[in-house]
Amino acid sequence: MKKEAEKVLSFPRKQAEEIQALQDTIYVVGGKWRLPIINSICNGNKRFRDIQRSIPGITTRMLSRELKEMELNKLINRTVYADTPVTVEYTSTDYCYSFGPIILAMIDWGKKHRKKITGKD
Amino acid sequence: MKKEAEKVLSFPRKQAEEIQALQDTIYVVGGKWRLPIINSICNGNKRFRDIQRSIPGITTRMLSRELKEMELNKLINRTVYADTPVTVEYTSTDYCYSFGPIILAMIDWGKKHRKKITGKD
DNA sequence: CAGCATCCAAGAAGATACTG
DNA sequence: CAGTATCTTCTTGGATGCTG
Repeated sequence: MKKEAEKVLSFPRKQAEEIQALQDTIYVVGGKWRLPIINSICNGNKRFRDIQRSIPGITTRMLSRELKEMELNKLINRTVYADTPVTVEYTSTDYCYSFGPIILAMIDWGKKHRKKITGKD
Repeated sequence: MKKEAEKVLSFPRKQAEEIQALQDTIYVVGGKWRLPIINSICNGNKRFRDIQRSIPGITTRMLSRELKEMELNKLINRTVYADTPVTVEYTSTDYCYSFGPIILAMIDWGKKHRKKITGKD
């Protein structure tokens, strides 16, 4: 197990390029909220309140701010339906799904971590 | 994944659990420097200066602070050799390697992203 | 419901200088 | 080499109230 991880993490010659790639990614998904929001929308949540309810602790201010920037960066689509009252839907773009592997790896780590510190499943 | 709308709207336990796991992980690896440092040490860098040189932009202050906290959290081992001058070595624990999949997923994303925006490999 | 505006606190991070 | 110490700036994020 350790040997495996050690192996995959050890390519000295490409180290600089990989550190760069890692730092780029951290820059893009940085902050507490970006990945949980992506995860929520990719999971099918479309409405502002639904997304907010699905992410413990997030305020309307932060959610609003992140959604706006994510729309600018083409991570999500925002569609307004002129009903009464107005409804808005957020949906993921293909680009948004590219974060899937990162999110899954992090969910996996988090579950194992919790199991480890609580001692149960 | 979202075959039943009511499931999405009612937030099944599984989804809540996954968001929780994701937020836990973000909390642990949060910040700009934690993952690059883990990556550097897992890649075999042991000395303070070597680690610093391998991570563009990090200051001695931030590196020092992170290393201290990572040692407290058993992510790394710190060994002092009483030579003249004194040398210090940081090495990864097994726990540290558990971040491997996350780091690899992020490196992969970063490489593809760079390829995409620069248009070349 | 879907946000925006405002004010403010706390922490992360940077610059720089210095020590054993 | 391996850090500490200070000072300052910047960013994140929280609280709250308000609007169409």
